[in-house]
Amino acid sequence: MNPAALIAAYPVLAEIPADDLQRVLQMHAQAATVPAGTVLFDEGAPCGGFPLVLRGAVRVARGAPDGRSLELYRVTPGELCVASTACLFGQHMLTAHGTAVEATELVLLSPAGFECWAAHEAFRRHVFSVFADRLADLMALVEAVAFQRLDQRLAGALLGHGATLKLTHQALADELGTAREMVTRLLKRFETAGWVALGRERIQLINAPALRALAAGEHTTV
Amino acid sequence: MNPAALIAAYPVLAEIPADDLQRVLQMHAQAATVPAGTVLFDEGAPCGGFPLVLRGAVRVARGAPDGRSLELYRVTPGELCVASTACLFGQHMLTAHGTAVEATELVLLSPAGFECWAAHEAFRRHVFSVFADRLADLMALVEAVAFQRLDQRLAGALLGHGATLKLTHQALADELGTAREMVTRLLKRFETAGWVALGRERIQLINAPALRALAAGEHTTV
DNA sequence: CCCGTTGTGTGACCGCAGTCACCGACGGCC
DNA sequence: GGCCGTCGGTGACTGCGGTCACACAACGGG
Repeated sequence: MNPAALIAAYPVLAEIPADDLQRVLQMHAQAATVPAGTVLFDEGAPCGGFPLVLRGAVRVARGAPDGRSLELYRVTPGELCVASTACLFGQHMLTAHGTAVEATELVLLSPAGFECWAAHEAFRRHVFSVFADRLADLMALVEAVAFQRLDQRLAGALLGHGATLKLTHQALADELGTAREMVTRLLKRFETAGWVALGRERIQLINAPALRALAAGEHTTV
Repeated sequence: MNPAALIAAYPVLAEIPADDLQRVLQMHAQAATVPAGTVLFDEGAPCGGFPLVLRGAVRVARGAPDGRSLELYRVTPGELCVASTACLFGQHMLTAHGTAVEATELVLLSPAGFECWAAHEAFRRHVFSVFADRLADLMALVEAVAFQRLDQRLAGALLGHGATLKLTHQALADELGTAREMVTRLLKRFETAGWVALGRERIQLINAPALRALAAGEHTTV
């Protein structure tokens, strides 16, 4: 395993002495590259180690019994998956499932390896900061699910993925934790309002500011 | 500040060398005792340090614009408040507010003091484990808000606080993020089902197993 | 080219939760 | 005892989101 590639994704590791870095990589780490759609971990499963994502993205979601599911957050390069980490530190079982949304390259760190790196202040800081970000994300998600209307949340989900997104209505529904028909209906409303253009597996944003305003809580009746 | 009291609440601190413990307490810590109802921090406020709770409990909630609010979690003795910690590590602002639910004794640790203790493996482990627990709590909360019915969540909220709870319907509503009338109605249903007995600011659990079953997801139409 | 598969569009209907507008009941205080 | 504030109880109504049952369009492989 090449330390340079790792440091490229985790600049903070540059501050760890080279021999520590090397030793952990050789003895306590395991690299893997998986194609899109791979299930990396599942609810109730034991948890092998601390996953560091080098490339790609992992979608962490939680499923309801009836088949609906809701996306909790995504793990992007430079982060580690806090759900797995949480399950190694706490005594709980894993309560979410993780899937690679694209071809993903990751390193699985053993507990001993993690502990060794955590002894260095820089890495520790970084881990705390990732935890902090996830925590803030989850709080925002709780608030959104509890207090926002679905059209607001949908508008929010459309933004920040470029001007044209290529995904199915069902994928959006799973992200929001709702049913496909809802997404279809609301998107149609957005389209008749002239905010988006719809096609098969394609949503083109036309009036992003309007969507942003709706997501922010303007009570504009579409 | 007496180390013994601290160690009583945080057994893990016993593993930190006495001189480190002492030095941080003298130079980087500040003790406080506050009465019930004190607002310890608020949304958007800066954040002074890492609060360790020795006695009492802090309720961390998030408020919606229209006055409704929703409890995120509680900080009990032996824990530290992850919301504040998150805000010190991440670059976000605080997105929740914390209130003491009872007389509470706490120690505010400066960033430098925290860093010093975090250099010790035992304390570090403990902090990670608290983070992990909160994270799991929040995931469970997201799922509950997204997929469970209100009566199920109410049943869950009633359990685990002893056989008789003394609080107003409004307090329960704030905990669940709903309106008072909902709580009143559902409690009434529970009462006619013979599961609870109601009085002014008093809810007595009669058939806890039934409540547990409902909270767990049995679709028993009350 | 046909046909199955997958994705989208839509109408009817239902139920939960939220809101509004009250009223009554209890308890503390002067 | 009378007053007032807090707390609890209730009915009517609304709207959002969810569900079911379709029809239909686009795509792709045999």
